[in-house]
Amino acid sequence: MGDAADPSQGPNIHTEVKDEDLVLRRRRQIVDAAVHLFINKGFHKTTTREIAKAAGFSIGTLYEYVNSKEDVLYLVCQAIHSEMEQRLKQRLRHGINGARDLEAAIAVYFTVCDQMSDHILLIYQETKSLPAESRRFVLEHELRITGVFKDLLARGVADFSLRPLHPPEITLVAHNIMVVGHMWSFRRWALAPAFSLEQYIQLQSDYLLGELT
Amino acid sequence: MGDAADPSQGPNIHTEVKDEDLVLRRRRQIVDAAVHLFINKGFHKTTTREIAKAAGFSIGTLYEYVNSKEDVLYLVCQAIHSEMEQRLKQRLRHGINGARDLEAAIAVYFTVCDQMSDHILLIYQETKSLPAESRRFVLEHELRITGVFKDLLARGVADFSLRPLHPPEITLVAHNIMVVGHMWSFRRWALAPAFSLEQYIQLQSDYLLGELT
DNA sequence: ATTATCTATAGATCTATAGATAATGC
DNA sequence: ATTATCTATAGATCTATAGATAATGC
Repeated sequence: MGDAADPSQGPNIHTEVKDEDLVLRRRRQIVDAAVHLFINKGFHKTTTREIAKAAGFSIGTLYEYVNSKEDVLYLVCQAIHSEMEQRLKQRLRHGINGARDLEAAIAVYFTVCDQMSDHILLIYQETKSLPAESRRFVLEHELRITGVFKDLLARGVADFSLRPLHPPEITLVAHNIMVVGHMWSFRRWALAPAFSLEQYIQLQSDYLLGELT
Repeated sequence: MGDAADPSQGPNIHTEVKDEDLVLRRRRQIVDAAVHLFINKGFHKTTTREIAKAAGFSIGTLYEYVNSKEDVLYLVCQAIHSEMEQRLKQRLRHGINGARDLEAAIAVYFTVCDQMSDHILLIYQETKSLPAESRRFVLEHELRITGVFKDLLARGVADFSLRPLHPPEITLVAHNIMVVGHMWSFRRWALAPAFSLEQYIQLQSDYLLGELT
């Protein structure tokens, strides 16, 4: 542990560079450059040279910090999930009414999805290009975020602000919340002409929570 | 019109081959070969040579029937949507109770999503690799399928088996149904361990329709 | 003659690395 | 001396086409 963006998770990417702080800094440069290139051109049509150039160093240097182009993709997916998780958790509140906290969390989460639409789309499109092991870690990170909603649902059930729900139902509803948020990203072409984000949050919240009280 | 798999839609792909029936046959071979390759390796990692070989002819012949690798992807997306649309419409029933017909249609649709999971995933992942014009046609086809559910919802409202719904609500619920079906495909890794298809249909139907009566 | 198919390859990339060079600290 | 960075390129593809060949029908 120690040289990935999020030290707690994921396969370590080998580097010959000794200065751990420099590794973190350079990898952040790589991620910042690659995110935009991948969003605009896709992973396969982006070249390693372009990534290096946009990050501000040469192709040779790039390969001192990653071992393959797929490593860059993994760093990017990892960074996106971390960013989403952080923005969501940062704005969670823990009041006395679980159902209200859940509703607020949904609004926060959908807003994050709105802000990070391109990034969410990227994950949907390119996760498949990851090697098996790193793909597993990316999906696990997705589950960890889903867990936030599971916890909120369980709290609502515990304080009777939601009706009783079996564990499988909690799982399903948590996934539904996640996907309805993502949907705002990947169906934007169909939804944005008809709804503002605020309308979308309002309506979908009603549908999602209506059955749970 | 005349030389695409679905003559009613989409940009015509140029060919020098005169025999229209042969064109249709060869393109079907191309699609059948490419679907499996794209599912297993992804669009970018599949070579045109592999497609030609799997279709049973040479690379030169392949390019008599398409002008680019992207043309193959377009034919594949088009074929997948046509297949889904056909399987769905074939099994729709038109009874006296709109709400019941809708519920039955959802069950049919989710079953089709289950059968065609890999194909749905492919569309989510590779639509972005299409040139702008053909991508537009693919998204329009998606909307045409969504329209099936809009119509069913409108009928349920008209015969009072559903509560009154504003047009935007009908649009949103139709998209929700589509996405919850797709979700069974692209979140299979998380859902299939917890639910059978039958359980999934049952629970999601309840959530989707519970708010509409 | 016309139509369909095949072989061979031009031309253009792209990833990853080896070996040289510059910068830093003893 | 050690560490980080750069330049130059090996080696491996891959798409799309040109020109040759085979098959079909007059």
